[in-house]
Amino acid sequence: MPVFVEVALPVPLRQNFSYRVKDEQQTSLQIGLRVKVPFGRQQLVGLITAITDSCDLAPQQIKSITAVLDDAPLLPESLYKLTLWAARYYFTSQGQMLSQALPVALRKGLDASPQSTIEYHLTEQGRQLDPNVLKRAPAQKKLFELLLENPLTQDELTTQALSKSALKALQDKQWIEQKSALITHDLSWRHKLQMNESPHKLNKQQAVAVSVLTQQQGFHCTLLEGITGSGKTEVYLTLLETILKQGKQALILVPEIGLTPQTINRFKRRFEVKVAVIHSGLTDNQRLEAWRQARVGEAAIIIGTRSALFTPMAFPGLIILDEEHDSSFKQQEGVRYHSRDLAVMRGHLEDIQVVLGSATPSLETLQNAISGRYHHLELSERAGVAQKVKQGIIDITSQPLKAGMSASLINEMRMHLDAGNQVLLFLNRRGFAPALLCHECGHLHECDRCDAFFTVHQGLNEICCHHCGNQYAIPKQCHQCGSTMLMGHGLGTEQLEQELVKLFPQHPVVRIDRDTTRRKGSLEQQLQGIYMGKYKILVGTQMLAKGHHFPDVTLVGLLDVDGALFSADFRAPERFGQLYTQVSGRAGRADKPGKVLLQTHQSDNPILRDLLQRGYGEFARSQLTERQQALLPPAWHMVLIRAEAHLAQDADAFLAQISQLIPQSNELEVIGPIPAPLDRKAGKYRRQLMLQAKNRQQLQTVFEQVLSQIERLPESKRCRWTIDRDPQDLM
DNA sequence: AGCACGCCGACT
DNA sequence: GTCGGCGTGCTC
Repeated sequence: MPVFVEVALPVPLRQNFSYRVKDEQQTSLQIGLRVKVPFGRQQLVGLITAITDSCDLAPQQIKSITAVLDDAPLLPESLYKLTLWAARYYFTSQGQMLSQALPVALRKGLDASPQSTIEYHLTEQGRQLDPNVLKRAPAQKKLFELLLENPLTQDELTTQALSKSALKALQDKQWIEQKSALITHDLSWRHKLQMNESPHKLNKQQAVAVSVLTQQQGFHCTLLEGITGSGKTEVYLTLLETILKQGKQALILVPEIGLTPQTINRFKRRFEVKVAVIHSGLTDNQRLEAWRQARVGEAAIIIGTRSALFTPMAFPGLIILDEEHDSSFKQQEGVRYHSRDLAVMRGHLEDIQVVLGSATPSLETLQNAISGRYHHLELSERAGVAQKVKQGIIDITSQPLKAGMSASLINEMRMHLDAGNQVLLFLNRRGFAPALLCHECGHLHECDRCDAFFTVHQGLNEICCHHCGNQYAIPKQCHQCGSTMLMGHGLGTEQLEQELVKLFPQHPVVRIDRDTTRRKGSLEQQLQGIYMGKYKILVGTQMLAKGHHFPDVTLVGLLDVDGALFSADFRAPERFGQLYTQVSGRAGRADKPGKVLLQTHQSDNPILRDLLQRGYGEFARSQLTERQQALLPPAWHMVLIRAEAHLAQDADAFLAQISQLIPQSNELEVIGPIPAPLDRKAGKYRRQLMLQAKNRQQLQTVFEQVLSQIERLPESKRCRWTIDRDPQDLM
């Protein structure tokens, strides 16, 4: 009897592909195995999604599998189901979602569960040697000394980042040799958990939170709303202890910026267990090794960013998502999945607890907490005795400004600096000036590929387009009238830094933005300088707001509140509320009260007043009401279709066709096609169509039905288009 | 997404 | 005369 398989392949075609299976390959076929198959002129790795004994295609169209790569399914059933669920939810192909969920090494076909590995031993000759002969080769010496104690496996070499060339050098001298070794898994932590440090004493709120969390069985989702400094991490650690003692693993997801050595060490220090850390700096092999350790249960704790969500666990026990409001949990290219939403689904499928932690919960999570779908625990006491932050609004309407700073801000800065404290200024625009202006004819120099002005970078002597990367030397003459009277228009961090150096020559300034932190390690170096008190004035973009705590900063100034709060995006107020709350939580400490100053032209703006007077919690609740009235998420559900084309009308025509296909009602609205906020980017016109639906299921069904028709539209080939479910922003 | 085929401009 | 630009079409 002929056997066929359906294979999910990493191609953007929303379908799977059928292959024939040769007799000798049939022995242990299962759903979830990887196979290598011919596809067009290439060989691809895909996953079996079905096994059948017949196939509708003409026999000559069907090719045979090249090889079966696994003998057991790669993913536990729960994760396999999660991935297929996500493929449907995000309207993408199963193959694309599955390949996103796997480490790159596995996508390329590497062995997922090797039985043996290479182990390195000292040779007889090597054992006789005094390590000091290697004192001029430190990398070799380090490796040699490790080998004196124990043989090392290939994986240990990769995870500990030991030098490959040192290894080779020692091999060449015939001091070490390779042997084949069976891989064993040390799961002893499951039976006897060793603690390296004793838990801290919990305050009353923390204790209540822990006792609620540890009493829950099976799937539960909990929002842990804890203000900055309220000790969320200690709650995580205590809960973790209970989970680990049950012999179960925990997955901890953190924002990109939050995966710092300090965070990792906090988890490593407490328990004597293996912690797998998955971050963007790992090589493909290191990533695969971490994945394996989690899958077999050797790693008790897995910490990682967004994509670590898909790490399999042999003994799943808990998922924690810290700083759940952080937008880096949403993937912004390829399949645009949201790790927070998928984490909740994963918890459901694995029947384990999910904890979402934040000082400033997203409106999505807050709504679920209010409606009772999630438990809601609050930590409102600061662990120390920190005083409440003072806040002030500076109305800068018709005030003279010096590099964007009002006289009252400068005065306040002087007071804090004279007291020996640090001052932090936020301005979310890098570069010297956001535009180049001709003083004679008023011409603003615009990028030739985008609908955007060039940013002036004085240090680089360049004008750059921040949207497409276009850059030129700063022109000497105006492109329109030839005048040489060109000047920067508006304010960026580079200029602010320059002005501050002039204004406060005795107080060293540091600027932290994407331009000053491009080199690897320079951010760490600058942060170190801040902690050491080397810098007194800190200037930065959003980068500086997330995750870092500066105990000596007593004054925080937000220079461009209007730009942050009133941008075109519907999430702008929410984001601003989060930013503001996070920075105020970081200003000052026990013995030094902090102060936050906001510069705005709209000092009586109700949103701003609401936030300052009633705090994030109440502010967020009124934002929820506004979203409801505007039929926006999380009250309603949204799908955004973006299309770009060299000719605007190609994109428009395509989206207009889609709009025609969708049955609109008062529970399903279609808005557009409208130009994207940046109409033309990198030479292409960008248009978008918004679908807003009251009911999630209805949106799913309707759009699923329409999708196949959309793909068949002739207009669909005339532009590049993508689907973004639950978009983070409308850019 | 790749990868090939195919038809028009500046180069050894 | 070629090398190579990216438009269009196909992949079980």
